[in-house]
Amino acid sequence: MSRHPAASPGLLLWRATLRWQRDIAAALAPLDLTHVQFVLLASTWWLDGQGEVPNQLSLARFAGVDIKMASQVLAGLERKGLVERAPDPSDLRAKHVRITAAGRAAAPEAVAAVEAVDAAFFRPVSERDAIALLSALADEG
Amino acid sequence: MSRHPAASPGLLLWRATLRWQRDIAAALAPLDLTHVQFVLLASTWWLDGQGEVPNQLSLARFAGVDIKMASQVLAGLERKGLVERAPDPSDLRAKHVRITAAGRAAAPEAVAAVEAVDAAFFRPVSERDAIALLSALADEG
DNA sequence: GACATATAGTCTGCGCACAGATAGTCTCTG
DNA sequence: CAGAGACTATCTGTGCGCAGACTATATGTC
Repeated sequence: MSRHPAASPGLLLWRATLRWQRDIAAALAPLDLTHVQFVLLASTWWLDGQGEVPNQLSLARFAGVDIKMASQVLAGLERKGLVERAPDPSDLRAKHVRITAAGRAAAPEAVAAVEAVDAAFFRPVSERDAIALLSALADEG
Repeated sequence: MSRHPAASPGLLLWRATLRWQRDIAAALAPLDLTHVQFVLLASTWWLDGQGEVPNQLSLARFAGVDIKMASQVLAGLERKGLVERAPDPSDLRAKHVRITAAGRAAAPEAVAAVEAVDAAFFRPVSERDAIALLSALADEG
């Protein structure tokens, strides 16, 4: 490591994400939501708009969240009254996740808050470039 | 959120970093190091090569790590015998962090492992483009 | 129908990220 | 020099990220 270590793209990626996470957390705190709670709530809300009722696993995959985290975070969202979970009658292992009226009311405001943070955060760069580069890095393989 | 939520650059940034963190963690696990342990060890090693002996706060700032994390992680590195901490005689609040012989021996291998992960991870994109874009996003303000 | 295997979800445990509080030390100012 | 305020490091607590173990249910095979 002769060059200054901060020159590594990996470190830059890491720090950029930590900064983004802090911004997102700050924007969601007044709504009493964490980032992962938001991602799962927004995903449930979006799927609901598509007429779909996922179970926890398919929702976790859709949201790109670990299934074990999803189990725990969805329990929290249920405690807050934003989603409901009920066993799938056709597969008793699975739990359907449905958005509640309160969740449907809370989601748009949270989405707007996150989109505002995203817009400000990525303002210094071209969104097209950012999406192209990050898509190539985010995909598995 | 009429468009598919995965189109957000923020989510892509988040997922890319999680994937990168998993790759880094897998590469460092055989060396019995976590990512943050590596960052602080490598930073101490690099500063040592520059003839500098930081305290915990300046090391944490250099490495871009939270000071409270640094305190805890450096205690772990000291437990592993990779660094030593001693009170600064000229400022008894501060602790000098010095790399040990074992740390000096372990650092190059860990750096090589991380650089290999970085090279593979960023292969799909131009490193120049990645650094330019991520630098703009990582900097505060 | 009985068994092996796969799947959905939960629980425990470790480490990071960060907020808030605290102890001990230093520095500045009157 | 005495007190106020700043600074270094630590501790506690919450939540994420993930690995591993476990329960309960479903499915395929004989």
